This record gives sequence, C-alpha cells and structure tokens, in this order.
Amino acid sequence: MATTSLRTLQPRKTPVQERSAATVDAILQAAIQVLVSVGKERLTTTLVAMRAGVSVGTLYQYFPNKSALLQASLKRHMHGVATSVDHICKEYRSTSLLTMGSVLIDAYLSAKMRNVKESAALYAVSSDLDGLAIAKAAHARGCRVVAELFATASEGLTKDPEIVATMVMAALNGVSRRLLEAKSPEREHAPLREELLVLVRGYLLTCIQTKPAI
Amino acid sequence: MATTSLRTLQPRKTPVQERSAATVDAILQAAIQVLVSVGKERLTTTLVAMRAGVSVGTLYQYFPNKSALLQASLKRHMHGVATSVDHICKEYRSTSLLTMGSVLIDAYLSAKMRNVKESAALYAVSSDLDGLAIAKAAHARGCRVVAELFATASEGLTKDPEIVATMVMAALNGVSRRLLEAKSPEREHAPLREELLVLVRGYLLTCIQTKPAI
DNA sequence: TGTTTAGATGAAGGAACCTTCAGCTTTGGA
DNA sequence: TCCAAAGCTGAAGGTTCCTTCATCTAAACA
Repeated sequence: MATTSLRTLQPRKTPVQERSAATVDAILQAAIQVLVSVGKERLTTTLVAMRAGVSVGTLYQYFPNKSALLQASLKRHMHGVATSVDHICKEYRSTSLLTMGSVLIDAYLSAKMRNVKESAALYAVSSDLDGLAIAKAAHARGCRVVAELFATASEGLTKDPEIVATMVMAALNGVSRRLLEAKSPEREHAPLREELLVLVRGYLLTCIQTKPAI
Repeated sequence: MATTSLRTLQPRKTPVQERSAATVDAILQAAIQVLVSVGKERLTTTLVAMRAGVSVGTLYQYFPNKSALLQASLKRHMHGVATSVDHICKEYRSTSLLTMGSVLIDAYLSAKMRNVKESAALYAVSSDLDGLAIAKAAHARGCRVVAELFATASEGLTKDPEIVATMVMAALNGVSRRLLEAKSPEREHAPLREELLVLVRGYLLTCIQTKPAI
C-alpha cells in the first residue's frame, strides 16, 4: 500500500521538451491558485487544468491522480520554506544561540508570509491523509537541521539539541499558523514577530550552560 | 450565503423523545469513530449511520448535510477542551502568573490527550472551510478567557493581556499538535509538557513588572 | 384500544467529478 | 520536407456518494 502510493506519486511522464516543463509548472501554479480561490473541497482537476490553460488530459499525463497533484503542490511550497531555513542553518553555524533563534524566526516567518493566501490554503492539504505524511517529513527534517545548528552554538547547551529544536519549531509553527489565519496577517506580522522573539529568547536562555549577563 | 450556512447548521428536527436524543448521540459518536478509522476523505454518511446502528435517513433527520455533521462533531470536541480551560480560568483568578501558565498547560494538554486519536483526526475537519470558522471562533474565545485570567494576575503585566494570551495559546497549540501527530504521543507527553512549561514560564517572566527572585 | 405524532427505514435518484483513451497537433531532427 | 516522438485534447465512461421521500414502526395519550 505504501509502495503503491509512493509509486503513484511519481509523475506519469517526465517532461523532455521545454514546453511540457512549462506546462507542469503552469499546472502546479494553477493548483495553488484554485486552492486559494475555492478551497480544497471544491478544487477539481478540470478547474485546475482550465486555470492552467490546458485540458484535463494533459494534467493526467504528468500527475497520476488528484492526490498526487495536491501532494506535489504541498511539496513545492514546503521546499521553499525549507530552503530558507537550510540556508540560515548553514550560514549561522557557531554563532550565539540567541542569534540563531532570531534569524530562524525571521527566515521562517518571512518565507511563510511571502504568500499568505497560499500558505493558509495549503494547511487544508497538509491535514489530509496524503498531505500529513509530507508535512510530517518536512517538519522532521527541519527539526534535524535546526538541531544540528543549535549543536554548534558558541554557548554550550544544557539539553538535547533535538528537544530544543523541536520546541522552537513547534512554537514557530503555532504562532505562524495563528498569524496566517488572522484577519489581516500583514498587520499582525510585526508585533507577533517581536513577541515570538521574546518567547524564543526566553526559552533559549534557559538552555545555555553559563548564563550571560544579557 | 452566511445566513444559509448558519441556518443549515441547525438540526433539521429537534429531539423530543428520549430515544431520539440517544440516536443523535450515537450518530455523533459514530462520526468520530469513522473519522478516526478511515479519515475525513473516506468518511461517508452511510458509513457513519451504519456505525451508529441507524439508517442514513435517520441521520438526515437530525443533520441537514454531511458538513453539518462534521461541524457538530468538531464543536463537541472543542467544547470539551474549552470547558476544561474555562474551569481553570475561573478557579485560578488572582493567583501568580506562573501558576496560571502551569495549570493552563496541564488543563489544555490533558484535555487534548484524553483521546489522542480523536484529537488528531479532527485536525482534518478543522482545516476545511466549514471547520475553520468553528476552530477560529473557539480559539478566539479561548484567548479572550485566558486574557481575562492573566489580567487578574497578582503581579502586574507589562503587556496587553490579550497579546500574552495569544502567544501562550499559540505555543500551546503548536506543541500539542506536534505531540498529537507524533508516532507515540503518550511516550512524548511528559517530556514535552515539561519543556512547554519551561518555554511558557520563560515568556511569562518577561511579562511581569517587578521581577521576583524566582 | 384507537389515534396521532415522533422516529426510523433504505432503495433509488441524480449530481459531481475523477480518469481514460483514441485521435489530433506540434516539435525536433534526418 | 517529412517522419517519429512528444505533447495535447475533451467527450464520455464509470464510480462514488449525498440526499430524498414514500412507507413503515413505535410511542404517547385519550
């Protein structure tokens, strides 16, 4: 069963010409647009194809079924966020824990806020059975990378970096979700970011071995 | 449209005899069970009716449509959690902020962990268009109640209680979701609870006017 | 006991929509 | 220019599942 779902996730046909690569891209973009405008419940493959300017048949040449299409959309979105975080994690190795926390918050939040509607709409996808696995995997990978970053902190850690990373990421998730589902996320962005900074800083301070003056 | 959805949410028929009240209860319980066993995607009204030991027709006498059924299930679940939090918020007025944070975490987490599968399965419902409104409303109400609690803290607050409550609840949500979606939530419950305590305590300390020794 | 009302039934209507496939068009190279 | 391969089309098949309603049973009450 797992084998089947993994196999069916693969594109039916791999684009070899340039135009088909553009088609796949258009379909994925259209999927997001439809998701944003009508929601996951009312998204149909025909609607997505129309929006992409192709026929349904074309869609089914690159995605074996509707679920695969949604999963691909979700993966694409999460990959964007993950890339931002990865970048930060490479760049800020061996700095102070508080710096790490601060830049992590900025990277994660601004990646999510880059396209508010899209991020919010994809929550519906990441909650169903197929999406959940992808979301979990992405989250787990994110925690691992952040844990590795924390392990290089100039101050020593009193706790397992994995646990610290898990907590920070969970808080980040909670607050960003709250933000994305707010009436006007743009307006609340700055204040919530500040407050999140306070929250994470307070926590990270308790994870440092020799407490500094600040 | 809002009027329509509100009207259709109302039960089609109000139970007047005792047996029908029991039927409604059985249907709601069955909805949760089906949700847990096959997920929201594959839940059908016929399946729910079968599980409840009634016919589909009976289901449609109390719920105007499938969406209303799911919404009712979600409401029931959230009401359970809200009741726990409300209770705490009445009981711990005028205590210290740290006490409030601690009992809040316990109340919220144990309410969610009371039935792990159910809580996890309902995330799918709370993410779709109909469920989102309910979830948001419940969350907003929770924040308001907690903010009122925080406003009575024996120590003075340096910030708007609403903001403090929002952050604490967002962190709570993030961590409990992470917990509920873990492979074995029971095993991780205690350690994550401890860590959540540290996280929230650290934050609340920064919200107190005159910093105490502890 | 008879009548009225509440409650329950489940086959069938019918809409929605995923997915296929036989045939058409475009592209790239020989 | 011409052909083979890649790409595209969209009507139609088929399935799933929501929802209804004519009909039956159980309960309350006089």
